[in-house]
Amino acid sequence: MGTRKKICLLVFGDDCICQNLVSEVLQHCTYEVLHIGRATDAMNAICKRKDALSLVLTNLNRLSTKGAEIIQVIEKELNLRVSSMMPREVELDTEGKECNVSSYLIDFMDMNDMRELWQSAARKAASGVEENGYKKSDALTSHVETSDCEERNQGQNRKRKETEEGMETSEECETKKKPRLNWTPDMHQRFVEAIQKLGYDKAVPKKIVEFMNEPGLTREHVASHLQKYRTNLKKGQESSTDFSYGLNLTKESTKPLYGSSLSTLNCNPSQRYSSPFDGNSSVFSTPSPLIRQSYLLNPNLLASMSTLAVQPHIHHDNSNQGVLSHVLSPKLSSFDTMLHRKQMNREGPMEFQPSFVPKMPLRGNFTVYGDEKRSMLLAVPNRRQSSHHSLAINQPNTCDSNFRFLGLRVVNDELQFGDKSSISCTDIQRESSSSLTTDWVSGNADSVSISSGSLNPIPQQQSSLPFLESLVQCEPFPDSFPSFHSGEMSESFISQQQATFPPFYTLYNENSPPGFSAQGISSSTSPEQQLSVQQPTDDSENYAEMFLIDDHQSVSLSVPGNSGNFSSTQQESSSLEVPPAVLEINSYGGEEDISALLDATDAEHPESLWDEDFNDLLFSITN
DNA sequence: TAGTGAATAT
DNA sequence: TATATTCACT
Repeated sequence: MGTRKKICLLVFGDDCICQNLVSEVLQHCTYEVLHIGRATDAMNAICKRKDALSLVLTNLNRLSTKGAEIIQVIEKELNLRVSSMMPREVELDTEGKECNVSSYLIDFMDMNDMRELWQSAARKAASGVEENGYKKSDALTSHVETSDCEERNQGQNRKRKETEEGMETSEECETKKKPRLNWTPDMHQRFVEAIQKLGYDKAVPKKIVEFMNEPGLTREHVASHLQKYRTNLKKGQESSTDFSYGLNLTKESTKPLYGSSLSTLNCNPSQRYSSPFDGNSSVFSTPSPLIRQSYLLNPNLLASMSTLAVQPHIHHDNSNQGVLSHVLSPKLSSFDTMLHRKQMNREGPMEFQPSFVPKMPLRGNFTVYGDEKRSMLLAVPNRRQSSHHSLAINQPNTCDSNFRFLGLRVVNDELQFGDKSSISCTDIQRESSSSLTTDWVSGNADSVSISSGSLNPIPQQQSSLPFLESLVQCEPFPDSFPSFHSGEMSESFISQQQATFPPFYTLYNENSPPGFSAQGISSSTSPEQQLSVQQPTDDSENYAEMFLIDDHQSVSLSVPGNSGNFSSTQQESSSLEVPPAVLEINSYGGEEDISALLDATDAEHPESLWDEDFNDLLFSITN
């Protein structure tokens, strides 16, 4: 019967690898999985889809106090069964006992356990209430009793092959009907890697299958996935023709971004605002999806990221500091999750996030410069000044210090990242004298008081960034891509970082698909042309965004390009209303989680346990 | 046999 | 609607 309601199992935890494993196993058993990352996200999802859930699966032993509380709420107030996934040899910790979970200790990779779990969930649901005119219990019981393949076959292929009617024995359905394959993020990543390795033109299903070496994965699976992949690619190229300044922003992706005012963090969970890894928010539309993929999925990058991994700190108190640490610490997990979500949900070529992911001392003062070309420059005082945290909002950094610069720009068909240390502010002043007028913001990461911008000279022009040194081409990252070490933001660390980070990255990929068209800013554009700001249309609100990570938090900096007409000679432009720059905390509790949450719940206005977390975070940072 | 586009199913 | 499967054709 087509009206049969599936049991949903919800998996959450802070370990994305674990999640993927469990999800895979569950789905292999044809269970519907609501795959959620954080506990708070899960909470919101549970509230939204409570009726559809029969059981909640979690890896409790990895959760913090917050997670334990949430589990209590799930069990007691929502009356849902919670099972804890952990290897049998692991004993429940104190939190687990307090939580009083349903104590399902399972090896979460074991298929038999999954089947057991399924039946347990069915039994639980069987005692449920009547709903929509049919008894849940009936449906669920029969669900269990019905073979999976029979379930899958219902109503399937009736039009295609009438000859198959009456042949639905169980053996036949085993052999004839493939279980629907779920492309996990990991699988897709390897799929993309295969394409990159083989080359776009040479990547055919058979070779991809061989490359991926995935048990059970057939050529047909890959062919299908490849078809979708190519279709998306094509769509992306078609839609990327309409953009200005090398940008391609959609209305819905950008609008919410400007809805919030800057003096506070953009932290309204009901807003689907942009993120470096949110496919809805392309900042720079770069030419090649492969570039994007390479960048996001580059093993070297991931390898280097992995050295940033900090073990989640489990805090057993409820103080703000505890929450803060919990929220901020599991960096890699969060970032990794972002990547996976990115691949899974946004594998199309439409978007590229020019996210510069250096590890950098965010604890110091910094100034963000942006221009209408969506270039972005971050000036960080060198360590001589790094202990100085007294810069006033809206005031540029003092000019007797040296700065380190991080920046990004789109030049022709390339997205470029820049990094340069040891330039004095004097140089900036000199160079900026004839330069762009633009928005700027300054702030102090410790206080998170990124201010609304006023118009100030930007030290750079789009077409030339003299403070950034020679280009280093790589494909897409050099083998020598540095591995940063986790640690405190000590002077020695900063020094080490400056010593090891290559001065400049240019991303390119020779496997770029045909039809690849140059996009971005023409270097022949005169400064005047560059300065003739276009009134943004509904579809072209632009901003630059840079994604930064350090040991304690990841931060996305967004600098809207402009919303008014002004030029370098328009000094009175300070009276213009300048769109705010936005600082987003992208760690646990950050917007990528909300994005995922929104995706998962289809909620327009998710309730927010998350809110709580984020407020705690804000409080902790700002006090 | 493999690759691909399109129809169909979920 | 998005995505996976299946089919038909080359």
